[in-house]
Amino acid sequence: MQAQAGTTAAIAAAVFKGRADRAAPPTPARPAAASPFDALEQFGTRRAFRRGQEVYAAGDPADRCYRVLSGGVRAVGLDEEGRRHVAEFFLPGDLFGLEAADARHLSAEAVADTVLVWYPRRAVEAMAERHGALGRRLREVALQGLRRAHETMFLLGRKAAGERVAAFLLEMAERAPADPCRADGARVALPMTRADIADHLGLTIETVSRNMARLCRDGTIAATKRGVEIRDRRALRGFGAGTAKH
Amino acid sequence: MQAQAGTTAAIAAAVFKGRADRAAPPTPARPAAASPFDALEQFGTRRAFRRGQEVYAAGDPADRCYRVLSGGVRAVGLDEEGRRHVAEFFLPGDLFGLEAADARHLSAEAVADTVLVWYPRRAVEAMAERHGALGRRLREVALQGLRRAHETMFLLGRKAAGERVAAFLLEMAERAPADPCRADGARVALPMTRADIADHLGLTIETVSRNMARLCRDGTIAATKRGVEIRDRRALRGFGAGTAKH
DNA sequence: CGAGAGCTTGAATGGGCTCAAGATTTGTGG
DNA sequence: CCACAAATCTTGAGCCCATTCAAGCTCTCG
Repeated sequence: MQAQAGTTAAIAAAVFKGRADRAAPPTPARPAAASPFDALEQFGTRRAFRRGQEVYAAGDPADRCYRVLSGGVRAVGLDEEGRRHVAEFFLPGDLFGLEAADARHLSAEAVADTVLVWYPRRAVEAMAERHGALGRRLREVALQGLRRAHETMFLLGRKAAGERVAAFLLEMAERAPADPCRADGARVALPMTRADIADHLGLTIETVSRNMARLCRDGTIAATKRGVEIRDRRALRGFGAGTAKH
Repeated sequence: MQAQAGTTAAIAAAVFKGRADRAAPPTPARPAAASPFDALEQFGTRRAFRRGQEVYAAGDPADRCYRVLSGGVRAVGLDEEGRRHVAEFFLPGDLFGLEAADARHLSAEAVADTVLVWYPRRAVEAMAERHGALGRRLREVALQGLRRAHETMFLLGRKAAGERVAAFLLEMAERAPADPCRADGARVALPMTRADIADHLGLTIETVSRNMARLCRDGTIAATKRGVEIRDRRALRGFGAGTAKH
């Protein structure tokens, strides 16, 4: 049912400090400096979700925000005709579910067995009002999200299929929390399905699969259990260059 | 050099109250309620830009944010290979140029002769720290931007060319400040070039042109000076349905 | 071990791109 | 105000990449 407690706690400890200070020297025992989020922790509630389980649906009241402790979440948009788009993936450490409006405009689903903490929106907003630092940090989270969205928009609007797949793998490699075991950074976990990846990249599962296969044949990556190992970062960066439109 | 002062002042007066209260009953003489932005106005500086002129470039220090008084602005991303993407258009009333980082990740250029106000970032952040309402409003602006970005991502990832063009026209019609003269809402100004539209929609200028032509032939829209007139909103909403992928 | 979901691979199709040429609009200077 | 050049926009023909359709394979887990 719930994920193994040891791992979760370890990740949570690393994560509560916020993602911004990843570059700082690690202080495993206790957090070095107070994070703007610390004040919120008293309001946090943990909850585990199974693979595929819905966290919230489009249209639901947006009265909470969430932080990923372990696993992963997809933000999904559907239209009248049943077409699907995965706007974002949220990985351990990411905060999500903040909205300007009262209702969700996307739904959120666990891509794997996942543990989240949620905070009541009223508490978050009250704390933000009192502690300028938290308000500022929340604004930063939103603006970073916007920046990432701009990059995804460029990818969707201007990059060829091969480039999209390569960019996705590189992004996942960069965002992945440093692998606890064997942290050479080359092993990238891909908890989501091909359908999720395809719907995120604006492609079909077949096209994703074909491009992954080509990368494997080239020796640029190697397939692993539920992910890939990056063998040649440089080749991956250049993959599909020239295939481009314009 | 500068835009005609009368028009600018009129728009500015309407605009300083913020976009959120468009639905409120119009009080032409003096603003009814204090907007969270009012406190900022003392720090605002006006500046006019000519068509095509750069407001800021990618990499520049992000030490200001801007509000559009008249005209329009495009947020542009370029990659190594010269491919271009227009992430957003900013229209009168829109606030833009807030960043999480210290440097611009996109550049901004006027799509027409344009008047902006800018506010020093330090002033904005200091005020946000003091006045919770402003901080909250800025967060809302960022989150609304994120929501709009998600819609654009869906468009780029999952919609066919015709649908993209139709969606763009409908969005412009909705966002356009109520036309001062002849405000039947059907006349949509398109100050940007076909290249801008194409680079926003992830298409080529030829494809944009062809779809506009088809809409004109169908009688769904009619071409005007530098824009279009929407003749059949319903048909425009359904345009390209069935052309879709999946 | 069996069933179903997820993934891979192949062949054919088509929507949007490329290349190309002409029409229209905009801007500028005489 | 007009003429000319440059920029922008439209239209046509052919091609290519990603999709579609189809079939077989491989995990997962009950």
